[in-house]
Amino acid sequence: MFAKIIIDQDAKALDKVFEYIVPDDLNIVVGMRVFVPFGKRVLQGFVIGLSEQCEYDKDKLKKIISAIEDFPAIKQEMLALMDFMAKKYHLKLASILRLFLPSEMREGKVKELFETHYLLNESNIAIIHKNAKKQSEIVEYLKNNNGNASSSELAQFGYSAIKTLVDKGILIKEKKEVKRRPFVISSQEKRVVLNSCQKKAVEEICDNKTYLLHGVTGSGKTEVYMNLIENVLSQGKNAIMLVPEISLTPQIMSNFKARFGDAVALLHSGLSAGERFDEWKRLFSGEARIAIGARSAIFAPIENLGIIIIDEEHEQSYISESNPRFDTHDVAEFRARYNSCPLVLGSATPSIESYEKAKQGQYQLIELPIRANGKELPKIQIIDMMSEFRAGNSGIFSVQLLSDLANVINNKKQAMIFINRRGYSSFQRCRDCGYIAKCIDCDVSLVYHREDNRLKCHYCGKQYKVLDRCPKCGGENIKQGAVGTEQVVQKIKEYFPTVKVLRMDNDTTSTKNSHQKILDEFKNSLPGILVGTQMIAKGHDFENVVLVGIVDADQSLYHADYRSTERTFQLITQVSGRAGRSESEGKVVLQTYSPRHYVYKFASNYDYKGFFRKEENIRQTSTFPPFTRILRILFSDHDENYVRELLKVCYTEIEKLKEVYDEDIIYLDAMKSPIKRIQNKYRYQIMMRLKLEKADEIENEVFKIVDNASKTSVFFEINPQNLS
DNA sequence: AGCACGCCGACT
DNA sequence: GTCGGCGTGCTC
Repeated sequence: MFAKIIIDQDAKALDKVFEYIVPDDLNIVVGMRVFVPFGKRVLQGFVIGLSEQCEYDKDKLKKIISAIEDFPAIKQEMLALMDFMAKKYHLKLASILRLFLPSEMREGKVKELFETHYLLNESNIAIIHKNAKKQSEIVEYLKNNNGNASSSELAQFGYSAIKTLVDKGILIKEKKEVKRRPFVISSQEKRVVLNSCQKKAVEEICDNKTYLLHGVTGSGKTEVYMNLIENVLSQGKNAIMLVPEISLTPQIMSNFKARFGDAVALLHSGLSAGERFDEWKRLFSGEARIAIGARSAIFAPIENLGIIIIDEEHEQSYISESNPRFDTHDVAEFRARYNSCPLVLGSATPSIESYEKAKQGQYQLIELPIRANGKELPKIQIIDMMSEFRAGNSGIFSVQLLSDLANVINNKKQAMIFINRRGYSSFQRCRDCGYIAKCIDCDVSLVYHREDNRLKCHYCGKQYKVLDRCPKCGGENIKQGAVGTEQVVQKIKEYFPTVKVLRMDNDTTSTKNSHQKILDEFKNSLPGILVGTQMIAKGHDFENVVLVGIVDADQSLYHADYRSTERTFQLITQVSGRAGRSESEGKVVLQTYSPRHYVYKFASNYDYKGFFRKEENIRQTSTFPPFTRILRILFSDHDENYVRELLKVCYTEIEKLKEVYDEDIIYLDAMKSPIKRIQNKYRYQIMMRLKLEKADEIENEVFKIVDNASKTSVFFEINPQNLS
């Protein structure tokens, strides 16, 4: 018997199938991980096929040494998925397979944890001595605990008593595997009666197709998901639900735990390596039947899927931006079709791509047009900061926002202030010569962090001393750039010294549970103000929040990115949904320097469809996705000359494609990447815009060209999110 | 990726 | 004469 094996190494040169002899004494099945001799080394590999014949020179074949686990860690479906992803994104096989396993498993660091348990042997109870008080207590304890207790539980009784019981055969010692179950604060299960829209949605979603669930903020999408999952479980099938990392809040998790108990496995970045491994194994074995997690949970080792749900489907985080690059939508689509089950994409602000597909009939659109609690959406007031400035207000808050804040404080209510950037201010700039502090390795502006008074590079994390004079012209006139969370907090404290102000952004939530601590503290602060970035925009229900301030709405508009308007619309809608969640009526104050931009008109009226039509029109006339496909080819290396040469060779070849595909290649250009260096690697890129009909075909030609020209890997990106 | 082989320059 | 530089090529 011969095995086809992928070597677990992330190198282009090894990205192919190697063949090995399966020794008779080894029980190897497809999907297993194995140790194999490779050159002079022993490496790990994945068995992706078995066969009676081999294609390679039989005499040169070596034998598989042993299996790493005694079960196939990669299931059949995942092998099919590997092929799909390799074709679609031109990724290395090993890098795809790695996505399917918890990293702890590959590195072999995590040992399964065992704890000694003691079982009660009822038949021997009679022989306990009358005077053995401790021993009776232990037996009593075990009786109350189904005759099973861990050694730590029994420690309170003292070890000698336990030992006597074991010697007498009254207790039976047993090693039991301990699952490091992630800690979740349990909450009371609250069952909500669905309204007619929700009911209709639950009934409608049942076929082997993709549904776009467009529900306004607060329309009760989560309740729909829960009912869908419940139905699926009752049919004996399993489920995957994806949420953005940022909204994997303890609130959501405990709601699902309360409803589904141990059937839920949670996969998120806050887990320790061991916890993550255990949750993976519970899913693998079928013990857990619902995987809930961020992007990577789409690879959960679940069989017999009955539904896949992607909540907040428009979120950027579903598109992996570092290699291996993939779009969760595609993977979910593949798995749903493989399992013949529904795929549900839910959002209050669907991505233009998804809504367009719904419009064209590829997805079925389901709408939840009203809030579950019947409340109106908060009113959004647009403030023109240019006219504020002309009227003499050069501060970061408008007169309106300040007076609304004062009102909130007087009424002992709460407000949220939303800022679109972390750090105190974006950059340091010399007012005399225009010099901007940049990272030595990455060629991006450094961000000033006030707390530790340092400049930081957000790409590589390197830290620098702040500038007190300009290194270029020697001037001392250094100015901070745009406004950040820290500065807003400081200003609010100046205006309202007594009010409780909390900050939530990447910097204040780096430690475990800090996220929750801030939210808990905010919950108990009346009056209170929470200042934060994106992460305050998601899924938190604070009943006392009556005001939301968006300080500089334009920040996401200024990006040179075809999706920036869409993102601004989504952001405003999302943030506004935080206000007036319960009794009190909510209000949103939106400050902008471009009040006439169409995005504000539509967003302030909660007019998604109007916005979609406008944006669709713009994308169509300017030939951008979803009406075309953008292909970005990224070359990067320490040796700048090498990258430039490689780029040149590839570009010349790709240009020749224009002879055949002149109509279909709308745009083709080569350039330095917007960030010219990251971690001292020079970055060059080729950008292409392709007509959809021939996009796959052209892409394949480009893959071939680049493969031929380069010995190292080159990265491909389809419809890239942000160019860097 | 990592390890060998191999073909050129400056030294115990 | 040899030690060691890293370019090239191979791994079933």
